[in-house]
Amino acid sequence: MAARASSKTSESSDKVSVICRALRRAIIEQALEPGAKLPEDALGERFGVSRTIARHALGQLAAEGLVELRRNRIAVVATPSWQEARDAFDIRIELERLVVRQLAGKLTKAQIAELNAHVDAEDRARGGTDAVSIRLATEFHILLAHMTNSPILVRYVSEVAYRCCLTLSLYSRPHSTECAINEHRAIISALAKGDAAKVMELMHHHLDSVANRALVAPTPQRGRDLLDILAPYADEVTSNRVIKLPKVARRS
Amino acid sequence: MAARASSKTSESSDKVSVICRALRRAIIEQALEPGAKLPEDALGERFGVSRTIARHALGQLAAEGLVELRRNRIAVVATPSWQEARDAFDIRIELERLVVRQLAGKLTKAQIAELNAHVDAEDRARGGTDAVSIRLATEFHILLAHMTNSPILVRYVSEVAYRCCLTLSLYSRPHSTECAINEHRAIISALAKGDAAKVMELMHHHLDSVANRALVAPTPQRGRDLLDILAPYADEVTSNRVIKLPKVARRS
DNA sequence: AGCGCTCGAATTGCATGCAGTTTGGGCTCG
DNA sequence: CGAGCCCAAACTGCATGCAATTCGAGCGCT
Repeated sequence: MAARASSKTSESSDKVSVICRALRRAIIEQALEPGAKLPEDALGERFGVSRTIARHALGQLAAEGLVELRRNRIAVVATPSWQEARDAFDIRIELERLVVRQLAGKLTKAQIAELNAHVDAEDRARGGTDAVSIRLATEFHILLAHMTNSPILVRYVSEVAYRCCLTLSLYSRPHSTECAINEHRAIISALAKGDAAKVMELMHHHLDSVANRALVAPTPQRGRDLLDILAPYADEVTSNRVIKLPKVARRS
Repeated sequence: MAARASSKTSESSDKVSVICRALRRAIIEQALEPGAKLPEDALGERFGVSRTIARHALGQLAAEGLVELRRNRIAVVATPSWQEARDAFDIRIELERLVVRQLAGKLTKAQIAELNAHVDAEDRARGGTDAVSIRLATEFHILLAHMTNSPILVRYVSEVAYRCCLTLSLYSRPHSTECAINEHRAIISALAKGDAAKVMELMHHHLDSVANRALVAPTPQRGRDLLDILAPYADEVTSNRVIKLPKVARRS
């Protein structure tokens, strides 16, 4: 059976969910960079809701690991450490191996067509911005997860994939999406053939190479976040004023 | 290296988190059964906070899958379907294999002692209620996850383990905790020996057998939640009044 | 008795208000 | 010229109030 009983995902259409979706998308498209401030009333104003709702949305996103919430402090887009990025990818590999294991040989023709259509879209977007390519690539993986019809698996794969997106914007060098697209195609065809072992191996290699291509080595020896992030800029500072970090989203 | 940099878990000490912890515990100890109602103001009153806070807490727990939230409807403790229970265990197996893979041979003597102490506690609790045994067993797995020092892994393992707890209270027959305890000990010793493949196999088998022991077959053919849940009680009803389902936490 | 309807009580969705904390710009002083 | 202090503005933590929706007990009808 390729399809179990359909089940709607938890996120319906109340205002909180709408804001969550909007912010999530803004984050993974890097419109909001890691560290960007997210004041409750600015969000509320922007989305036409009260602070209560914005706050609630931030709480949800914090639960997903996309924003960081510290008591009495303004919320910011999460800034995962390099180690957390690696951890996220490790988890992601296991989860997605599970996805393709469940899916191998179980896909309907329609589902395979849907997957191919998605990769076609990725192909067409190759000319566009990096952000869109990354989003589409991520959505391919989430689409796969959906096809398992396991809401829990969908949730976890989505979450960890978004997290990985976030880290890519932190640690990646401008990377070519070419091979990723080819690997997506290979995965689809192996899924269609029903070779579970092969497709698990493909997925493993795919994610591993994305991680390795993207996550450049852990910077000499990370002492603690801010200090060594700023280290490369230290020499500039000696002969110059400290550069003020860019802020985000002031009200009009 | 057995220990990475320590990192505090996200859940600090604001009122929302306190309520979350309390409810989580109540749920996994089956003080709150699946389906139990969780009205916002009852919770608020019980914990001495406003509805706003109770509501926020419910949102967090919903994100973890422990409660179900439907628009304009009273929140209830989640009632996972049998299929969701299986899915949760499948995911859990993969995640915890990852945990022990990372841990094999990397544990300090102190950590091993801590694990053994925990299992001793499980042992001592064998006389107590099922609920406590289940909680302790779950906490053993979470303790393992903590030792990876990967906050993300901790979060996912905890979540999915709690979920599994929840399903156990739905679908399990009264089970013996004996073998589980022995299996925990076996896992510890394999971890200490550093045999990654062995300990992954042990963990896999452990969780699989817990799932199989606990999750009794999917009841003939599940049509929809309520109907077949009530099926076994149907005969009582014919000759008797309908038994009112227990409600939760009325105000004093 | 069983079934459907109606209306008040219970409950949620959301905005607003107030108090306490953090932030950062300017002023003073070394 | 730079370091430290101070205070107002910005922001969060939380409670409360009001409108909209759901729930369920009772009533009437069959």
